[in-house]
Amino acid sequence: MPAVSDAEDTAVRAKQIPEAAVARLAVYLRILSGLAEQGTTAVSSEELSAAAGVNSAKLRKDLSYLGSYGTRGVGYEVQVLVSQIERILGLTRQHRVAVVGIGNLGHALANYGGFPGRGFPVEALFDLDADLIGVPVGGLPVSHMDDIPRVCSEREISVGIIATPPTAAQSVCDRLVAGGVQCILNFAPVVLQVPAHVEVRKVDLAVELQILSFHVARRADSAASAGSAGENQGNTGLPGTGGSADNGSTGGGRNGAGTDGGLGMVVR
Amino acid sequence: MPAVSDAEDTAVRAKQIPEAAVARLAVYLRILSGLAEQGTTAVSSEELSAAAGVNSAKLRKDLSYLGSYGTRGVGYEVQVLVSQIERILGLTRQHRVAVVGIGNLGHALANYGGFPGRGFPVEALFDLDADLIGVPVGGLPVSHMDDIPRVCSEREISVGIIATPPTAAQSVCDRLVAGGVQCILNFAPVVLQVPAHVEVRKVDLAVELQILSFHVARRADSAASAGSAGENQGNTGLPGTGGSADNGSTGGGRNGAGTDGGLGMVVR
DNA sequence: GTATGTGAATGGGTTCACAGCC
DNA sequence: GGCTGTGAACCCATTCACATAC
Repeated sequence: MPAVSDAEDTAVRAKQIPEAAVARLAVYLRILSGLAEQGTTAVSSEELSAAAGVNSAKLRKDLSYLGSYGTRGVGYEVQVLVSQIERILGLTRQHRVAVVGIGNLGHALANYGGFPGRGFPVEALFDLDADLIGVPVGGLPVSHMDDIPRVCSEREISVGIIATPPTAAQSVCDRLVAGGVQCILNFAPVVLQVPAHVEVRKVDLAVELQILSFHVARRADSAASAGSAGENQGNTGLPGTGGSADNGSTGGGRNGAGTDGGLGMVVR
Repeated sequence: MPAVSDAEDTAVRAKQIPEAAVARLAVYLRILSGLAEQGTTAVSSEELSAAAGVNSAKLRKDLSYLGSYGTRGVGYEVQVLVSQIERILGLTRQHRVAVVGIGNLGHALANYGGFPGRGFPVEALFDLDADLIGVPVGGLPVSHMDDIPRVCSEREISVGIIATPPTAAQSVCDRLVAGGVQCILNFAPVVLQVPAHVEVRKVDLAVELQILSFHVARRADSAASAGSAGENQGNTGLPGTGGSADNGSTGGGRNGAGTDGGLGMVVR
């Protein structure tokens, strides 16, 4: 194999890793961190996969995207995998976070006080509510939404978390983008429009609940119609892909009235 | 087509709907609800798909799993689709919800005060912290975790939301199952072990952030190594499958010290 | 003419099973 | 002997393109 620079190597590999595998690598990373903390220095694919709730073949394939860091007949060194996954996931650099919408959810996120460990420190909070501006939440004073572009660019925020009602989400998003934010985690039930260089992920509680509802209904229905019906075998461990979705909820928060975090739900 | 009972029909169709489509149906439902609210009575696949951020072929295929409820040359009736999606997702019955772990996140969920609209009323709250027991949060008094099985079965809870630190999650899960809960939404970064008849979905903030980090890193790397490099085109609208994952975080909440909702994060 | 519904083709991801290496 | 790494087979999901119905 020809020599390649570290950056090139990372780039080439990273481009080929399937989306689904990336999500799982993050899972493995957490388990590995736990193992490292309790002094374990080596694992087999069997052990790791069991802890992650996937089968061992999938785990090995996932790890192979990083390169060949295992030892055949032996297993993997925990520390090596941790480093390699961190490298691929881009966790070697800091990602400063801003939370917008200091309502129910936003408050929880802000209070969490900068995500523990190295990685994603919360460095800015925003809301519309005049009563909240300047008030420290989780040790950080809340700024006004109008200042999003300036503050984000000043503090070099790269990640924005949107926890506003759906109606405000797009405008907040635009301001985050104007402030130079590169990725957005969106809790509002809206499909955001962003330029190509910005990455968005959506988390939607309502959809999660509705998916659960579907599975229960499916079971109930098949039991009802078939009389006995075949039981589907135990869950695969990994609930797998979390859905993503959309709503059109009423705001009606309580905690931080003004720009409360949606957690949007609506049925009907 | 031969006549089939409604229950049978729902069961048969439901069994064949791909997992990915279910998640999107929930998205469509929210958009349709919004349209209905503002008085729109009809939509085309083109319009709906645009709003949902998917292409129209996919939308039509998704809707076809429900049956044929559109009119060729015309489009769909909003109200019809709403009813059909609600039927398939099992939203015609109530799903009473319990929230366990009244910390940062749990507080937010509880305070949300029963998810608005028909569907998922929050009917029970649990925590370990003696200072919280009996205290009303979002209008509902907090019960002790030891009472989970009794209270859940008394109140006919069918959905449990776990917002505890990772260490407590499995034991909470076991108690929810003992209380007859059928589905669990898990915010703790742990892979839960459950019997075959219980459905679990996981939401993991840490993993979401790490996936975002990966995409940014990938872009930065390819730009660095290639000099120019090809830009990947604009996001597809739907961020798609939310990942799910795992960590090994420290508890260290602040709000409801005892059994705070993890929002687990750990890097190293 | 227009927009739905759907078989057929394509592509991505998972599983299998075994070759390769300790 | 044991465990990793990976091509090949398989399966699910998306996309295409057109027949079908209004």
